[in-house]
Amino acid sequence: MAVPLYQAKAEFFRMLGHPVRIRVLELLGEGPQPVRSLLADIGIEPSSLSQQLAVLRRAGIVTSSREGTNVTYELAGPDVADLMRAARRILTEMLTGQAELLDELREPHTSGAPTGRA
Amino acid sequence: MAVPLYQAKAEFFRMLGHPVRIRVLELLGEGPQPVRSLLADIGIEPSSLSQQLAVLRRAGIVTSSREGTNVTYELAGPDVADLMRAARRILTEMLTGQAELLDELREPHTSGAPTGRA
DNA sequence: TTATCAATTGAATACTTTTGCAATTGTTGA
DNA sequence: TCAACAATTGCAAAAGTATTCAATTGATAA
Repeated sequence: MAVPLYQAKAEFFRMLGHPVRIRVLELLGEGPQPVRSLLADIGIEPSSLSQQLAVLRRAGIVTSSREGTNVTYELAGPDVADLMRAARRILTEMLTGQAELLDELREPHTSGAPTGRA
Repeated sequence: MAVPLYQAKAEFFRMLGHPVRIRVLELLGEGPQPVRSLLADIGIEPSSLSQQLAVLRRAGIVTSSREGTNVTYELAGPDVADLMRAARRILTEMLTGQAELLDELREPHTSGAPTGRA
């Protein structure tokens, strides 16, 4: 019955692996947001957004609350923002690494002289 | 042509979202490992492991090098370990939160008195 | 060269996730 | 109560991923 930890981790990352879900988490990083405004920022079908919000809710990293006819979402905990920061750091480094590699491929015979577009 | 950042992030997380890939990254966190030993630790078909290693290689978070007839993998950078740590922290907290919620659901009328299996 | 072993690739099948439409729920104001 | 609006759910079609087996590559040693 116990889920192995590596499987829980995989599910957690998979849950993050969707552009709309990333955007939602980043918007919620700035504070609680009504669905209406997520919808305006992201610009997809309401039902698609709801589906993705449901994924985040089921995973427990966001919570929602109804105020009259609107629903507001917020991050369930502060660690989510940490994770996004860690991911950004890695991505930045990886993309930088790739850019350097590309430069090397473009100029295979340079050896230290800056090209002006480092 | 430029990939939006939120999409790059989503792809990155999706790339992490597989139990075998998580296990590989954790094993590589302890240092470089030959395929042979990953295979022994994880216990799946060689071709399945190769497929997952290929995903990690394409993403650029591991590198491989051949020594004679064996291939050794290692993490491409130290930040990957950071990310895994951040993820572990969140997961731990989330699982703890769920356990507490479960306790509350089990004993809906308690209000502070410990049950003995907190 | 050929046999052998480690690792990888290709390709078909099975599986899971995403998407978009229609139908539904919940809430407010007329 | 009924109309109107926000958000959600159900579901079928489409898109994307994983798994497996057979075929292939690369390296070594007989």
